[in-house]
Amino acid sequence: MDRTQALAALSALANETRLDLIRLLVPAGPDGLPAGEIARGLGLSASRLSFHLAAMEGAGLIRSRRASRHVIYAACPGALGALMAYLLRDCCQAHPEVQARCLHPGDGGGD
Amino acid sequence: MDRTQALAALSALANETRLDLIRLLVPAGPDGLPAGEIARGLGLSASRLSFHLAAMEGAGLIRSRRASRHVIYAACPGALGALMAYLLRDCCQAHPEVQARCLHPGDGGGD
DNA sequence: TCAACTACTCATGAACTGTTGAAACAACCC
DNA sequence: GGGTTGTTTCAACAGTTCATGAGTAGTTGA
Repeated sequence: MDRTQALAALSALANETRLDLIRLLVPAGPDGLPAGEIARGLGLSASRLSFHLAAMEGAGLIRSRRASRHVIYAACPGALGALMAYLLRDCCQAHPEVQARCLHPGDGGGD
Repeated sequence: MDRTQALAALSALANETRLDLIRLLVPAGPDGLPAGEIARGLGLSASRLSFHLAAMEGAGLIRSRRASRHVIYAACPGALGALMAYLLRDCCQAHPEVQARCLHPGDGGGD
C-alpha cells in the first residue's frame, strides 16, 4: 500500500457511517451482504448508503458483485490490514510503543 | 479509545500534510521538534503548519509544550497505537486476515 | 523600552463532503 | 408489456476543510 492508497483508505474510514459499514461487513465475511440489508441494518436511505458504499469501494476497502437483482458488498480484510501495516511501518517506522499499544491495548498509561 | 476519539484520529490522519507531520514527529521521540523546525522540514507556511498542528493536537495524536520562545511538538505513540488497536479489535473484531496482513504485510495476495 | 524572533489567530474564498429527494436504471415476475 | 423490487445517479443545498496573507501575542536580549 502506498501513501495515496493509505490516504484514500483513511479518508474513507474517517466517517461514522462508513465505520459502521466496516463493522457490519467484516464479520459477514467474503459472502458479504446485499445493499438493502445493509441499509436496513444501519437505518440509512438507499441513496445515502450508495454514496458511502461507493466511497469505501473507491478506497479499495470493500468490493461488490451483482447477484441477480441484488448487489452484494463484502469487506476486503487484506486492504484493512495493509492500511494498518502502512501506519505501523511506514508512518510510525515500527515504533515499539505504537506497536505494543496496538497489540496489547490494555497495557500502560494513557498517552 | 472510543469511537469519537477514533473518528477524530482518523480524520486527523486523513491528510497528506498531517501524515507527513507524524512521519517527522514519531522518530523525533518524546523530545519532539519546535514548530519552526517542522515548518522548515516540511516546507509549510507558519499559519498552515499551525492549522494542521492544532488538528493533530485536538485529535490527541500529538502534544505541545512551551520552551522559552519555542513551542515543541511531539507525537503521542500511545494514541497512535490505541487507534490501531481500535481499528483491529473494535472495528474488525480481530479478524485473523486483517491482523495477519497488519503484522506481516509482505505475505499473501492482493485483496 | 525597543527590535527581533517565534508562533498563533483571524478573515477570506475555493474546494470538498455529506444529505436529501427525485429520477433513472436493472432484474425479476405476472 | 406492465408492475414491482432493488440499487444507483443526479442536482441542489448546507456545512466543513484547507490555503493564503495580514495582523496579533509572547519571549528574549540590547
